[in-house]
Amino acid sequence: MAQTDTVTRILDTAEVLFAERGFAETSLRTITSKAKVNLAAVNYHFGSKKALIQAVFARYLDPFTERFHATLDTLEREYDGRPIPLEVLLENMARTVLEVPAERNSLKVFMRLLGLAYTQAQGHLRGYIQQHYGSVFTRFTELVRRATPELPDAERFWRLHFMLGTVIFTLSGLDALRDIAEKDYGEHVSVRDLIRRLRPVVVAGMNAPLPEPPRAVAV
Amino acid sequence: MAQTDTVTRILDTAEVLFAERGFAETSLRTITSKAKVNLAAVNYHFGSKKALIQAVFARYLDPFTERFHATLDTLEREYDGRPIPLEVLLENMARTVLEVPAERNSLKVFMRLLGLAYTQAQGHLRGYIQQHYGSVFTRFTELVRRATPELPDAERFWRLHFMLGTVIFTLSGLDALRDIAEKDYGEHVSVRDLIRRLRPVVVAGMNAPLPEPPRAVAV
DNA sequence: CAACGTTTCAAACAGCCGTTTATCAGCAGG
DNA sequence: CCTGCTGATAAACGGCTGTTTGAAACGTTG
Repeated sequence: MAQTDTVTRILDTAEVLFAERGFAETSLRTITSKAKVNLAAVNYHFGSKKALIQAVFARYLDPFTERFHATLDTLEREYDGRPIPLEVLLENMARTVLEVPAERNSLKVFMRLLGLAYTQAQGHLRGYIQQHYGSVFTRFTELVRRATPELPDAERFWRLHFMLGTVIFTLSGLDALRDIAEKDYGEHVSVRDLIRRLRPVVVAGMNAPLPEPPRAVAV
Repeated sequence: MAQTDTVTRILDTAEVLFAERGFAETSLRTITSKAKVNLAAVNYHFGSKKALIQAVFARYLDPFTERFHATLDTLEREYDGRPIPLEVLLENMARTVLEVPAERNSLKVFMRLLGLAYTQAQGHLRGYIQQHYGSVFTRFTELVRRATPELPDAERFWRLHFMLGTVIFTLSGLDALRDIAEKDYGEHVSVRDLIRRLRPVVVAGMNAPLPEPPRAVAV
């Protein structure tokens, strides 16, 4: 039991520190001292710092993908071949995203990590995530395709990433934004509040009119 | 003239490397060796690595804020007190963003840097940017407020940041996304192309219907 | 009890980091 | 001519990095 204790204590500490400062800016010494664990424990249990970073992600993404697949299974059974409306798809994804970290730690940490995975160099991480969790994303986008048949494929691809940017950027920079909002509007904003505000914006963005075709290329 | 040459050579090299790898992951030795400059030159001309980072941003943001203020002056004169439509505001901001880096380097670098400023730890940078360039942002948001009088202040605040996230996230992760898009749809995407696609999405997001009020708080 | 594999621990490793120092070249004005 | 100043340069500074080592402590199994 002692080694499990050490492993989880390292993971718990590491995910918070990574989320706060990024990967390169968080040293193993900072992690191990704050976790009250010997420095060598990380290399003993995980092998390397890279492997620790991946393990931190796996602890969030494994249960997420499992639940999300199950959710999509239920939806597909329920709609029985008919396309699932975009709002329903987004609603269920949001619910799954909210459920998973609630059991462990704050949603904020999860979102910060996702944002870092995109923006920090860490090439190994992008590869790892794509390799391990690409399938659930592919499945989701295929369902979105059936929900928005009027959109050209390329347009939908870009709009999905626009919306991904909206969500990840907002939730990962949440602390800073929340401070400003609280100061300017005296209003405390919870994550659930933010998701409530995000939904109509995302739906409207996906359903926006098509852009005018590039000039000087008209037939 | 020799020292100017050294300074600009450092800045040119640093901005590219920062954009590629982030701040912490880019060492002064990497910068100076690639720029063919002595290691001590950075500390001599800029004082510290932090100051170099700020100088890299200033070289983009100074001309941007100047031009954007001028653009807003023209618009305000043209509309003479009447609110400037949201589309016009966005259109002009996009044009200014496109103009400035075109004279120096790629827009991609500029956008990557903006994204990093938000997501990398670097507390000093956020403070520096807010202090030096907050005024133009405040002016812009005030014009947006007049363009969208029906939006509650808090809602507009959040939607502006949603859209900021969309743009910065997309353009800063552009290389990776472009690779995927090119592979999947065989279609090469220029930055101008992307901005053309972004516009209707951003407008629709800002004009989305208001979210339903939080449950169980109804009067 | 003894031998075992597993986990912890302190110490050391080589390497890179940002910054500082001291020396030297080139050029200006007295 | 020489004194001062600006900038370039090589070398060194202390400190922090991820990783490895070998020995000690542990609990389990024979």
